[in-house]
Amino acid sequence: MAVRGARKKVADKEHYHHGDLRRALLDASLELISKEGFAALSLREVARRAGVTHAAPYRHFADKEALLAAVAEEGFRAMTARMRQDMAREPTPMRRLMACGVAYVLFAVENAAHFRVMFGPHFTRPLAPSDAQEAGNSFLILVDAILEAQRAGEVHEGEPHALALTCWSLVHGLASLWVDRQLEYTGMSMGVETLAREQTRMLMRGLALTPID
Amino acid sequence: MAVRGARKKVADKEHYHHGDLRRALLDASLELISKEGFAALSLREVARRAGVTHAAPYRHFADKEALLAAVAEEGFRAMTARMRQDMAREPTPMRRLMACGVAYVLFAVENAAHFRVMFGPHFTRPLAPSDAQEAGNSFLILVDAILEAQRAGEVHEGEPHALALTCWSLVHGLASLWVDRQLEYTGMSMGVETLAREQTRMLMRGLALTPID
DNA sequence: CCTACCGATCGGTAGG
DNA sequence: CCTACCGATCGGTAGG
Repeated sequence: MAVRGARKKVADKEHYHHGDLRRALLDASLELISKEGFAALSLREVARRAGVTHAAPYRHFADKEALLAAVAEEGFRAMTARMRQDMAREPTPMRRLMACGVAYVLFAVENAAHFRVMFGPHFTRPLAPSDAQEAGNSFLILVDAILEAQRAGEVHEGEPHALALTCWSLVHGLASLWVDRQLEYTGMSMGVETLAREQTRMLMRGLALTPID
Repeated sequence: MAVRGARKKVADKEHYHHGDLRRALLDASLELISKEGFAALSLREVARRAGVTHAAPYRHFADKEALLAAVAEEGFRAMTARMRQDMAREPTPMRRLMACGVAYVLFAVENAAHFRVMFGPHFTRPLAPSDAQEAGNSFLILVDAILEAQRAGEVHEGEPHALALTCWSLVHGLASLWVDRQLEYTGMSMGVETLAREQTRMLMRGLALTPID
């Protein structure tokens, strides 16, 4: 009366502690970074929080760097998706460009641990190739938005990469200041989404009353 | 034939390893952060690099957090001085505002270790009072520059703190991206000073061809 | 995925 | 500022 392999994979896994330890380790890492800070992150503590012994993570990640690389890759993918999704709702190139920036900031604020791993000074080595690719994709979304706005005559001429980098600096700065709690000393009481919209709009419009040149 | 206290303080210090261990510990910390990254920073390693045993630093700093607070305070002071100095050379409010932003970026790039300690997510507690004050002073320089430019009719009306925060986001973002080596994946070959000048100018001028509203 | 074990480093203190 | 010492944690591996 063999069941012919039904639920075989599940049965095979029954002597494992988790159905998906890899996922549990990633989640534990994110929670640890959020709650205790980066300095508290060790493979052993991650294992502890995932409910396994400290040797178990090595089945999934060669070392701490590999675990962090996986977190970063996941972060870049999610951020890219978030930007694309928010942009898709907007009717004009300029509005899509601004939505892209706001989405960047909101992603960072809502996923601070991911954001820190993605951009923190935590890797001595360059990004893993897959991370670098995902990071590059994110930047290309921005460059494309700039190009589209230029073609529509909504953004002035200029090297698209330079314009994109300026947008990136602005939203990355706001996101970083917020995530690192630096804005608490300035007496700003606005929500971060309002700040992001306002600042993005200011970059588009400029601060000067009259042309500078 | 008593020498009446001449060089007494020097003599008293002769059984100390350093003339100024506090300074040596700060320098060792900065070098360690620059070369090995934040994760490598421990009081013991700092002591080692300063050429003393690992118990010596406790004569000057209660713990690691206190050492980092001292580094941060020094950083804020130096950054404030740098901004003031570079602004003093400029003849108009708008040019002073831009010089302030460029100085921020150049300080960060030239003092990456200080910058990381000042703004990194490394403190679980809020900044020490003296650090918070120094940080506040830096921000006030920016707010004052905005106010001055508004009074001169060079920058449009608007809440000065909000405008200042926008400027801060931009330069903080560029500085962070550069310090954390994120720009290496975008194929930008310009020097950071050129980028800072270009981006600051773009914020002043705006990217939009026509008013957005 | 676990137990058991390794060498190394760390923060911190006593006591001089 | 040093020596000597404490308990704790860490990365990593053997071996099942």
